[in-house]
Amino acid sequence: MSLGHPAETAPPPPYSVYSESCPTRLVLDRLADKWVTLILVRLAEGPRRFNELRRGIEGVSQKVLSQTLKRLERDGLIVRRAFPTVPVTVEYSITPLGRTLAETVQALARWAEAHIEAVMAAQAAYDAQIGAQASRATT
Amino acid sequence: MSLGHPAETAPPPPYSVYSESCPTRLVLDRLADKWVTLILVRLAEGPRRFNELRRGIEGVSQKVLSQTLKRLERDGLIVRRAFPTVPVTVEYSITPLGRTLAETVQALARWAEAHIEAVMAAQAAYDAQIGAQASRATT
DNA sequence: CTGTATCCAAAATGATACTG
DNA sequence: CAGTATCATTTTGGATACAG
Repeated sequence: MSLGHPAETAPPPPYSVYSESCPTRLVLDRLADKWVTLILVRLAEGPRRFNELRRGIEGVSQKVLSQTLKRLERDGLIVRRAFPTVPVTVEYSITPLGRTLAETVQALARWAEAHIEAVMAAQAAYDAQIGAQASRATT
Repeated sequence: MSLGHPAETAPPPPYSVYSESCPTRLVLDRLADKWVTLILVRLAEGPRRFNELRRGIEGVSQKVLSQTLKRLERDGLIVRRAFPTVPVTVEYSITPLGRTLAETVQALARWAEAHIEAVMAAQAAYDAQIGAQASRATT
């Protein structure tokens, strides 16, 4: 990358904050998860219990939900509070930081709703085109 | 899902536009890809050739880039143009539809840049906390 | 240059069982 | 209720070779 320094012999620190492990990537990669956006949007609506989230987000397994929540908590985007009831009660809620992200994520959701038809139309057109090509190839 | 129609014998269309395969999900899932956002942002800057993208997006393999581009093309977010030169030249560019999404995605990137420090601080705090708990457990 | 096909290793996930 | 641990399976990804 860049210039100068022909790097005489060894390439010293292979990983710098720049290039691959750029900060933006770290966050983008976190968002690159099927469930993160859904969870964030859910919790932006209000606090939720574990199984409440599980039921509210169709298709997520207990294991994956658990893992994802833990990551989001580590990132400071959500907070986990456990109440010493019996059986234990756990409530997840969004943090101020998480809320700012949720707003951006919601813009994504709004885009999806607004343009889903265009996307599906494009898919149909593409698939038809591919089908036509396949036909020509066999002809 | 839903109600009415006890479905005497066979469960007709198991997948409705609602619930799990909701339109928003389809798009959100597409975004849930390590590379999609990076590609979109790149192409929003201007048209790029295949290997140009490959080099510009560190860490992406030829195979994955190829797959991802094909999906984005199918979704109508980017366009692929091949020029019959020798060897062949291929140029990818963003569509108007893709551009509207790219703008939203860029908001995400801006969020990442703006809050990466807060996220990393949260991670450090969380990890320290976990470390402390582990120590107590062994003590 | 721009891919596709194949093989293989690595990572993610679901199901299940079990704990506090 | 809210998880964790483990195992089998599926999915995904990288490396390589090769084609138009």
